[in-house]
Amino acid sequence: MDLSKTAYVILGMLRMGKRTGYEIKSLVDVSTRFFWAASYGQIYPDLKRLEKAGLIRGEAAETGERRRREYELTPAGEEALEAWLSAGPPLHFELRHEGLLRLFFSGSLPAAERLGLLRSIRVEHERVRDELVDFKPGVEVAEPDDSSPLAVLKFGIAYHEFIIGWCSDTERRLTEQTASEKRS
Amino acid sequence: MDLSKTAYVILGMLRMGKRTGYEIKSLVDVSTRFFWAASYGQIYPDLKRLEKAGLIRGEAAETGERRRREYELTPAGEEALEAWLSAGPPLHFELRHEGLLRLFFSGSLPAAERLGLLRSIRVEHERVRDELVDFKPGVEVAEPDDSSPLAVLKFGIAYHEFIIGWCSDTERRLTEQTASEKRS
DNA sequence: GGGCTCATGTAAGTGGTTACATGATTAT
DNA sequence: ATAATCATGTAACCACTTACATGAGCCC
Repeated sequence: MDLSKTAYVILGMLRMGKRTGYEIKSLVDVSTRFFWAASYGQIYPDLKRLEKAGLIRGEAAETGERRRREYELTPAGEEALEAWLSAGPPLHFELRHEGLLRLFFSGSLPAAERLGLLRSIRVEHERVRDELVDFKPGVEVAEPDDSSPLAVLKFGIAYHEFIIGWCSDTERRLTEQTASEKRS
Repeated sequence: MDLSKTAYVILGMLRMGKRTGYEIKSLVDVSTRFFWAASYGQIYPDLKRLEKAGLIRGEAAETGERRRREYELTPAGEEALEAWLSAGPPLHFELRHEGLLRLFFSGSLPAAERLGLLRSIRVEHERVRDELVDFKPGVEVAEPDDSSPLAVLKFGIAYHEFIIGWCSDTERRLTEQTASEKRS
């Protein structure tokens, strides 16, 4: 009964209260997504597996509005979540960054194109940062003081800002370098 | 004939000269690995696919030492590589960070445990940073001035240093907070 | 002789995405 | 009326990892 990390995301979200698969996905999209994404195709089957394993319990929501199935943690599920949180290393870490990959191999590219690449990497991280900044008010309301979710959100913003800064610096250096080469 | 990103890693590595699958893997492990990893189980089948697609050409190495198959780029392969490098967005970006995930859900954990988690995240990033620092001399010799691979390596070091710094700050703040709570 | 590195590969499995199908309810 | 949102699900596919099998040549 070893679970995927995404299953723990589900358990974690359910600890905040009863949720449907749809709600879990919506929550993930405004919180863990930038360091742990999840799709419906992952969440719905995982919910069934977790239920079969006895870690969550689902029931058709009584309200006769729409067909929906709400899940909640069982004691076993709470335990499993706690055990995972307290477990030691290893901690799965993986980065896949096509921009850096291209940059790595960009030696053959003319400076203008490398500059364009750097710029589009920056723009993409700016987009994500802006998204995270938009989430901030919501998290600040939901979680009063400097809670873990807020701390992680702040990290996310700083993280993307760091990359943006590096891009800017590198763009500037490249521009200057190209200019001085042109002069000579 | 759309290729996986890892296939482009192979093409990129082959532009530097003839290489065996084994050599490509070794190169990846000391260069792109921290932002784009690749395993034998990915590389060998990809080499066959790329050859079938006419983007690379392989031949049994003449030297009668060991059984080995060296690959080189074909003109079509060079073109494909160049086209990928020059293509615009989107740029695949994905981060999977179990440490942040746990931290996000760590509200139920006692401060001491959250501190331990933070610490193990930091230690892990320190490990990776140290690895990258070890690669630096090799890259500096292979690539004279501030080349793309060196720039990306420097980014990698700064990247992990950034995360390490954030962990340290957060650990410190958490420690102080806990101490002041104990006093009151 | 034994262990290390070089070297090639594959089978099974994992963890995930994408795209689609379906349909009810709500807001405009 | 119609578009958006809520809601559940699955099939096909994808990229990738892990673990294993195999063997040659090299260094002590």
